[in-house]
Amino acid sequence: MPPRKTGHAKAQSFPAPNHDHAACATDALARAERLCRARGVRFTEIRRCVLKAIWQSHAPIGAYDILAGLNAKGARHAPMVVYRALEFLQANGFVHRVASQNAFIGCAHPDEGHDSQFLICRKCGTVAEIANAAVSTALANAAPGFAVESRTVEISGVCPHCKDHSHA
Amino acid sequence: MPPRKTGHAKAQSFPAPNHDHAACATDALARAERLCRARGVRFTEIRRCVLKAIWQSHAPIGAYDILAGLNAKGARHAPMVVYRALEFLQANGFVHRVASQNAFIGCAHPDEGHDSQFLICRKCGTVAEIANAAVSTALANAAPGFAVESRTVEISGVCPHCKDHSHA
DNA sequence: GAATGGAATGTTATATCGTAACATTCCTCA
DNA sequence: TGAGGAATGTTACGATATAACATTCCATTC
Ligand SMILES: [Zn+2]
Ligand SMILES: [Zn+2]
Ligand SMILES: [Zn+2]
Ligand SMILES: [Zn+2]
Repeated sequence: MPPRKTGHAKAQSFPAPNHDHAACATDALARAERLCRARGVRFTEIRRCVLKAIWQSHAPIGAYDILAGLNAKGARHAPMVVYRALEFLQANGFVHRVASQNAFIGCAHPDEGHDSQFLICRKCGTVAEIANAAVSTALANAAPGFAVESRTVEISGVCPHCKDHSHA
Repeated sequence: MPPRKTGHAKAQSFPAPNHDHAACATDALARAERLCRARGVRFTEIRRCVLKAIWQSHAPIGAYDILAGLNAKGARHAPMVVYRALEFLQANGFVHRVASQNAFIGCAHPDEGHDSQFLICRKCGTVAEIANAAVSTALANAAPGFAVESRTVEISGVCPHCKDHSHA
């Protein structure tokens, strides 16, 4: 299979600035809808709007920015509305919380397991979710006697795209 | 007689519930004072008090709980006071922020590099800071092309001590 | 022992993030 | 069609963090 570079972001690669992001968002919403149907849970209008707001970009978005988007057309939703939707979306693996930024990011593979790590670009804000087996293995072996339940791995730095353009 | 476990916590081991924690705190404050002198920076009374509050235990403490401690004797410090001290203590490696809890924890080896990871016990709240070489290596290799600047690795679960006592 | 200038702290106000509690509406299914 | 649970509306509040500017402290210099 020939590598494609202009399709929607492939797992493990950092999202390029000029990729077809509309496809990312469309795909994510479609996946969520399909998975909700399969799981017998309701993908309501608010949940869809919140997920859509999160998929506006590959940068994490804060709950109150999501709220502003919800209310942009005159609605007067309260913060609870957003946090409840986020709770649902996280429980279903559609969204991850970026702890180091108190913000939220869409998940590109909500149907698989979630032993993943995040790369966060300090310059453009873009976040890439990776699932590196060596990291997972190392983490699993790092804490003998400790019963691991969840992991938060967030790596900050400069992404390849920003690095290439920083010598100007 | 069980093996003696009452010395102060050794690197890489999870702090035991009954260890001599007064020694942890005393040592941490003494180390901080010595390092500040060596670095030509001021270890002021407020900074000392904040660091002492943080070393009350091996569980992360929130900024406002630190503030309450500062103000316990009648003072009326504002939150800024605590956050400024925390900024200084973090910059000097005496304190780490636990992103997943918006709280702060003392560092047991502020004179070394800080490529470390945190184990957080869900039951007792205790946090162990470890520096696992395999994890560091795996993380370094996980993101080719990405210029890493800082890492947040926080593993939640149940510590060995709580696990041993959970069968009641 | 003043003058000075940066570091540290004091102070007020506000921004940002998150949840409790209870009322109402909506949807499903018997 | 009428429960009954899920979802949302609404009000109020709690928790975390920073901006901006005034004042004080302290080491250095003259
Ligand atoms: Zn995209
Ligand atoms: Zn970037
Ligand atoms: Zn201790
Ligand atoms: Zn424990």
